[in-house]
Amino acid sequence: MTTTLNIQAPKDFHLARDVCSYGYFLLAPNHWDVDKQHMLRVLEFEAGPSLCVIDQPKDRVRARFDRSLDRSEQSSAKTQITRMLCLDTPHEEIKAFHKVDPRWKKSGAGRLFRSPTLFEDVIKTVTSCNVTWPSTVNMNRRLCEVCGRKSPSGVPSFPRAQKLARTRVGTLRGRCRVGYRDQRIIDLAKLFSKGQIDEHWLENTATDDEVFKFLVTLPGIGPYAAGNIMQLMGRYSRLALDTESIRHAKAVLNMTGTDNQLMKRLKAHYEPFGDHKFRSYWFELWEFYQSKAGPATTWRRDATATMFTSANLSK
DNA sequence: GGTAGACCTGGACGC
DNA sequence: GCGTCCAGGTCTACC
Repeated sequence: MTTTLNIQAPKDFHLARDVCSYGYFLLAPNHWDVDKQHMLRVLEFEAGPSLCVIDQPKDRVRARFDRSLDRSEQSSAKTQITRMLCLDTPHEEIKAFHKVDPRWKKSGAGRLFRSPTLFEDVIKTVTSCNVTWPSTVNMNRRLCEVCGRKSPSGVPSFPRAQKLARTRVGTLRGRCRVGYRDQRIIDLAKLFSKGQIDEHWLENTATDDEVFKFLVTLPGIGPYAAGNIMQLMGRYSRLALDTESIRHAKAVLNMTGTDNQLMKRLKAHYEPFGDHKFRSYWFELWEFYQSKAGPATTWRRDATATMFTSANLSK
């Protein structure tokens, strides 16, 4: 027996566009099937993981699982899929974004793909710091292979916080190749698994400033990572500036100056977009990537591992 | 508050 | 095939 769930989607939701909108859709255990234009990934539940295939027949999102889910698992699955696909972002919010930045009105872009849990987004962000994209791809693949649980179909999940909290530093460094991030990942996993991260406060009630100040106190999280985690929470009022931003400033925005000057100019440049500034910044960057590599809906995970190297992007 | 150097991995490049 | 260089954000020590 298997389970199929149907989730009502906002009228402006488009699966291919909204999944292939942020780099994490290329990181394990996410898998975008280019030929079938649907998404596969394993979701985690207390009783064990399950592989699901997500597609969009007409106005609903459909998720088909490789085993039967009980009532509470079905509820959890809906919550996880809603977070991943930003199905709870109302049409009005996307319209407000297009009002301040009409460049994306025609394509309808506005939602940014993310993970089913905040924990996975935090760890994925740590694996994206101080490395080139191919290493981030490898780290996430190995984390799933080494520390994930296998679904009935034999596909591994993203490891749960409880599991990573118990994993040895040597395993993370030696087998998952996360380098010096080993202890930081374990410390973060302990904070999540012990309930010391107030996710409701972070995602709903705290101000943006409060969230940022809290995030930079976490191990392995600096200003860039905090800004990125904030956008993954649906808080787009801050930029997550890194060396990619510097390249973008020079190559696309034709800015000049030292790195520090460029950072200041980038902040000033996106200030008019207010609470949507990360979206405006990101879709500019995403458009540039697609001009180099074709539509994101045609990107295959393994090929993009070498596509997005600084050497290739600066060509 | 600002800055320099260490932390690791893997791609690029020269031989 | 091997060795070297370099990119990448965070953290710590130091001024």
